Amino acid sequence: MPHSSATGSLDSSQEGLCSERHAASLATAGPLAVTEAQRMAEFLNVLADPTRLRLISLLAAEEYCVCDLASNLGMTDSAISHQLRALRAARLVTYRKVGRQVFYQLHDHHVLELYQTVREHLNEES
Amino acid sequence: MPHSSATGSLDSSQEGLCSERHAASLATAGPLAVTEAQRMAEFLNVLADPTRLRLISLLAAEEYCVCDLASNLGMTDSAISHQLRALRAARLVTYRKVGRQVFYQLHDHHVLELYQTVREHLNEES
DNA sequence: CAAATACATGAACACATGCTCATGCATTTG
DNA sequence: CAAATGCATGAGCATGTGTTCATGTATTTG
Repeated sequence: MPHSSATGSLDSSQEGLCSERHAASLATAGPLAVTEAQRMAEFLNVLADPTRLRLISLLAAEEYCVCDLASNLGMTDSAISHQLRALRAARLVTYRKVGRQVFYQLHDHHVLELYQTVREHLNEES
Repeated sequence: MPHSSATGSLDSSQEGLCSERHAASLATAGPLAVTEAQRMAEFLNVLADPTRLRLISLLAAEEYCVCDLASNLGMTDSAISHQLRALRAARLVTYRKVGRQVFYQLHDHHVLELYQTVREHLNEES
């Protein structure tokens, strides 16, 4: 058996036996189950698009209607509307209708924080 | 002109005039340029895959050789090797060769932190 | 040295994705 | 009411992605 028998180290309680860790770590420790990995990937995929990231960067400052988002990004209303649909489905944005305009904004601070975290991480290294 | 003239609010220095903000915010404020959005999307795309996320979740605990990663995920060595190639290209993992085995580990704490941040965010809401 | 092992890699295929174009719907305006 | 505006949506197409399969390379073993 040439394999490094990784199963043998499952008992390793890494760094002493500290059974008191905050809830977040408890829920997010260990290998990812397939279903959770899929949900996580689905969510990240929504963020992993240049157009949607630029939309989020705009909405991070203030709310915009669709056509203003489109003109800011130099794209068609249709393209933007399609992407906003994806952002809505992922619950990353909300909207309110005013007359025939629809104003979008980030769903909550959660989205902004995650976006900024990733952006900062990329601006730090290499 | 029906548009909500978003250009008129470019001067808004949001929340009083505070010219003293930490470096991270300074570098990551304002709308994303196309090139930066692309780089950010490229990076996120590497994370946005169930297989690669599961690989990262395993490597978060300890280093693994390719075939152990494969057997843990119930996938072929080839599929895993291809995905590890992507993780290497994105500088998310490093490796060391021991005999004919290759042991992979996360590149640095940076990767682990970002991964855990996203995972926790998803476990919190809705 | 020959066979086996651990891994890497290119080609190919199925599938997903983002845009454009055409169209539809709701609201406002003349 | 009719035309125009702002936005949503489905179809279609070009492009990208993840896996399998076949093959190649380096190392170990008999």
